[in-house]
Amino acid sequence: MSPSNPIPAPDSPVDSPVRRRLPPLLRRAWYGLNQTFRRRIAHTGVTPDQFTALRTLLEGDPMGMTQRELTRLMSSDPNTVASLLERMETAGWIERKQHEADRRAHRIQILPTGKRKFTQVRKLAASLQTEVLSVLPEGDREKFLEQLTLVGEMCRKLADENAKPAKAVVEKATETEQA
Amino acid sequence: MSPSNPIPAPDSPVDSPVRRRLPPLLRRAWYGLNQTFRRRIAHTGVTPDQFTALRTLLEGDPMGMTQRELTRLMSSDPNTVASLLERMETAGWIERKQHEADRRAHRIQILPTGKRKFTQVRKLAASLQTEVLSVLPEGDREKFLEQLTLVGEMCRKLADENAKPAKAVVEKATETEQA
DNA sequence: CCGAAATAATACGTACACCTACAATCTGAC
DNA sequence: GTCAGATTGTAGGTGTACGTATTATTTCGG
Repeated sequence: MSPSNPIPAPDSPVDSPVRRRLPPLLRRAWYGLNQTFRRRIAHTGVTPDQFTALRTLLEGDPMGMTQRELTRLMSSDPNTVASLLERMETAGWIERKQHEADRRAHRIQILPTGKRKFTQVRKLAASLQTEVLSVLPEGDREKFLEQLTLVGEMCRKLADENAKPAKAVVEKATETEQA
Repeated sequence: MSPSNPIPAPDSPVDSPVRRRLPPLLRRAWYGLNQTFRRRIAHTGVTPDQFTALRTLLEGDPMGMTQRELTRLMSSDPNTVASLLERMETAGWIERKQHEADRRAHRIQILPTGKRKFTQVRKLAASLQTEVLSVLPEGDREKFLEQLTLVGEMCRKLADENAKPAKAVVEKATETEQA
């Protein structure tokens, strides 16, 4: 029906080289974006992940969120966030205080130096995003971002399903297998 | 004007929290996908990046591509690829031979063990991609991947533009500034 | 009220991303 | 032919991703 169809070999396997494949495309886009950003903000002494942390903290609870909360919002990992915050604390951008209601947890607060760093980098981040999205026709951008949201949610869902389950869940699964 | 508009505050800054922002969405999608894949293939002893390398090598020059070429195709970095290959060589999946025409370069060849590992993981990779893309309506998938391609190309382009230029380019830029 | 399970954070280890600097080699202009 | 500049790969260093294991604390069922 469409001999000049730009879609190559629609009956080939989903991982055939002639097809567009999601993982390499996501990889390229993410690393390219991150690398560009890292290079553009290198002179400020801030890394892309540190900027993400600053932005997330500033947009969250003014009392200061916990590391667990920051981990979730950054789509990151508790270990990674811990060492990230350790460097940022050493740099004097944030501080960790005892949580008043849960002695296991910390409240992370941004210090003036951290806020200044954020302000300095924010403009660069915004203009980079605008530049990148300019390759898509104006009318397509919002839908593309919506679809990317769906894809991201699905990826998170699958990641959670494939996580090592807690003990209770293990036992439950064992019971099920025995049944 | 459109109180029930699903697009929130279209006149807010591009980096406002009420907007969909490209960098966090890409981050979430990429890390989620990668983490799911890592967990699903952990029992094989292969990491996601090692799989990417194996696939790229198998789809390329049967004579064996150079590290530079692999670096480009993987959207990666020469140093990263070097240490990746070092581990894979130790594992007996690949070997590096002197390039017959360029004594600086290596030809990377896949060994039978490496090919077996690839075959073992490939099915898991393909079904994961299918699962993730299933969140988008069938008719939207190809267009989404095309747009993601455009975004990725733009990100790479900007990364290259922001790379530390070679000396000649520096001189040229200096001349231009002087003009 | 108590002990088991869940949770917040950390310690430690491996794999990657990517920077600067460097050694060996190739290429091209003269 | 020769030498400057570019290119392939490596060395060494910092920052991040994330797995397992451990500690301190909270929560919850009986």
